[in-house]
Amino acid sequence: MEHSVPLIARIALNRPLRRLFDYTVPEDLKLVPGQRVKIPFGRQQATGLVVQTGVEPLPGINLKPVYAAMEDWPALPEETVSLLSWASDYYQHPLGECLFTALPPALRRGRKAEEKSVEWWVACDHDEPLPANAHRQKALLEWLNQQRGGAAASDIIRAGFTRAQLKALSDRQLAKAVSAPVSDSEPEAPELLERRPTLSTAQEAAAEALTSPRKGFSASLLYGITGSGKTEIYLHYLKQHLGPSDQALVLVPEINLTPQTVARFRHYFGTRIVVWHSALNDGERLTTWLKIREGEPVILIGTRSAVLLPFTRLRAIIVDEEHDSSYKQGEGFRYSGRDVAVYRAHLNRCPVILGSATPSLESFYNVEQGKYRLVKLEERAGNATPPVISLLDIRSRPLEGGLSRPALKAIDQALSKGEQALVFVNRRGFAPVMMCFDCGHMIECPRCDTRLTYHRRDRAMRCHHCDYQTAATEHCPKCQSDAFKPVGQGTERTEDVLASAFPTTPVVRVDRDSTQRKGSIQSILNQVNSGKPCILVGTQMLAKGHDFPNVTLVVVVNADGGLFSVDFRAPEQLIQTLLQVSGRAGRGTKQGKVLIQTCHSDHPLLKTLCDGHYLDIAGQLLSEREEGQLPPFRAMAIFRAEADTMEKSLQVLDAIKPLTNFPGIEAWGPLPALIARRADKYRAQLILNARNRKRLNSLLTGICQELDQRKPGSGVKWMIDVDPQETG
DNA sequence: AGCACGCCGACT
DNA sequence: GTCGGCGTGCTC
Repeated sequence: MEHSVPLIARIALNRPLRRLFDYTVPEDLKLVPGQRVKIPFGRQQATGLVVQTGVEPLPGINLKPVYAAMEDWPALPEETVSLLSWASDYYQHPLGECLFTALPPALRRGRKAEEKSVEWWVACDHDEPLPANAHRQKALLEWLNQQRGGAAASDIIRAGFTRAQLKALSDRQLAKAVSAPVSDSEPEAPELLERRPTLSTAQEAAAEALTSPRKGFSASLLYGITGSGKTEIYLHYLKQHLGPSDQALVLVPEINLTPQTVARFRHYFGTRIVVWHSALNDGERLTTWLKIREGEPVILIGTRSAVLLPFTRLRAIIVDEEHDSSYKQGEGFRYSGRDVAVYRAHLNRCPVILGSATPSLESFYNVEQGKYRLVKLEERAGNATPPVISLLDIRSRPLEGGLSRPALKAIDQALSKGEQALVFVNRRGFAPVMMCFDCGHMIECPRCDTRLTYHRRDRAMRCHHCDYQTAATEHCPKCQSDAFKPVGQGTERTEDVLASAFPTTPVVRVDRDSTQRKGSIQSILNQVNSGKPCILVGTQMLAKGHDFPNVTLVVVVNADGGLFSVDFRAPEQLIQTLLQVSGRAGRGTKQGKVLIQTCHSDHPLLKTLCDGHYLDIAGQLLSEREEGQLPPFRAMAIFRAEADTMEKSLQVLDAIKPLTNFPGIEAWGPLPALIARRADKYRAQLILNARNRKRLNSLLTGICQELDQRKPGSGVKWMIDVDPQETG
């Protein structure tokens, strides 16, 4: 008889530990990497993911056995495990936590990998009349009839109906609950499969350029000015290149994933389109995750975390608005959805298309390095021409609520022509500061080094950096003076000023506050798309992706915030935002006009924006980055620390600094963060700037090992941010 | 991250 | 005399 050697598996847990744990595998269990297992861990039971099998035993450690496998198949396919192992190393984040972010919450918590049987309701053919007063039942029945194949009980409740109404319909035999949803994977109607977007000559040329080569890895940067119709190109590309059993991934920023966008894709691909975003509940996440895992040939449109889904037949990746900073996760596992997408395309030997009207300097640099191919689309679709951008110097000009006379006049002109205007303000609330003009007192956040923003609607003072809020007062809380006034501009204030300046025109505010309250951005957009004269006031939210055909004028209330920032990315981001918001003007047949109010109309960056071409500006910004020895010419990582005192935070980083003393690596700091105290934590950072990315990566790996061994100061939390988006 | 162990302050 | 505060250390 053969001498039995114990089988050992190396397992990752969903814990912030930079190490794995070994377990013996019972003889009747067959484990493969990516498989979920139940294991004993300390005194508790935990869910783990197998990373490696056939591991050599460690001397002197008594291994515990795996209890059981949770499925007889790997929850994470090999390719996804490779992707996350790479990401764990690149972003210096514990492998266990990386792997578990690729599982839906239900599977992370150790539930079974099967769909909960959903309570599904369908309307019946039964023709029983409803009592005249049963309005809600009638509405529910109509709603249910509109849904193809019925609806889940959870969705019915979410749509504003109640259990009582469902019960009433069921008693009248007008509706019934069925055990399973009617399958929505019925074959697509043939006319849908035939459907293709019609492309202009310019779009045709761009699509053609993206087409070669058909097989293998390729990365393309699609530079298409706002309004040039990048979406049609994506649709055309997928129509041409996707086989019937292939999967594709389309990444979009959160706010771009509107029902309109999805509808455009559904028009061509029907039920093959599936979405993934933050508003899905755990059940929906599990359902979609399982679909992808089972290799259903879907086209998934999703936000950042969709890039971690367990695709098995991924054949194309598209990253829309690739410059958007929301692709970078700002906490925990700080990955960039865009960069992981490029690596994933590489792993899968499939093409990736990065699209933007204002591509990131990183991507342009990759074009220069010959890593990406540049495809240009510099013509607006239809008859639209690019908007004319001009600067409006507001030094020594009287302002009404931040708006100058010429700006108000321009709005008036647009309205009188029956057109719409958009006013861009980069702060929500009424005013960013409340100040006493007698004693100089300003209201500050008790937990952060920030001023509280005045929200007049809710008579509240709010901190935009933590969840603190307090009631607004009419007098100075320090000296009781009534010379206590709002200073600076917020969307609420601009909305008020415009409403009184144009009393007969509707003024619509779009920011995080207004879209939360009114339920969704959708009803607001519908109002605007009716085309009647109106004024839109809003933040960043307005700048992205939306198509307002009757907006001909864009006014930027103040562009100066980004001009003199300490953050080296600020100029790039300012230009991108200004161009994105400018792109909202003149999307129909009428010429668009953009007025940018500034106190620095002679600033070279703003001047080039007016007569420049984004490619020229980007080239200029890139050479500034090169001179400053900054990314993308250098690799950057930041050590961040937070503690209950600044001394502790700085002390930990001071201890790390000597470990970074290597040729080709510079360490800047440690310095307190721009907002040194946030939610009562004192934050500091040490910036590392390296000539060679590989060198930096192995240095970081070494430092982490070191820090794990000799425990740094207690009560201090430290983390690494690779390719940071914010350096303040 | 959990969770237990451990050593010092205000309570029935 | 105990209950419990959270500092420290460990988890195959």
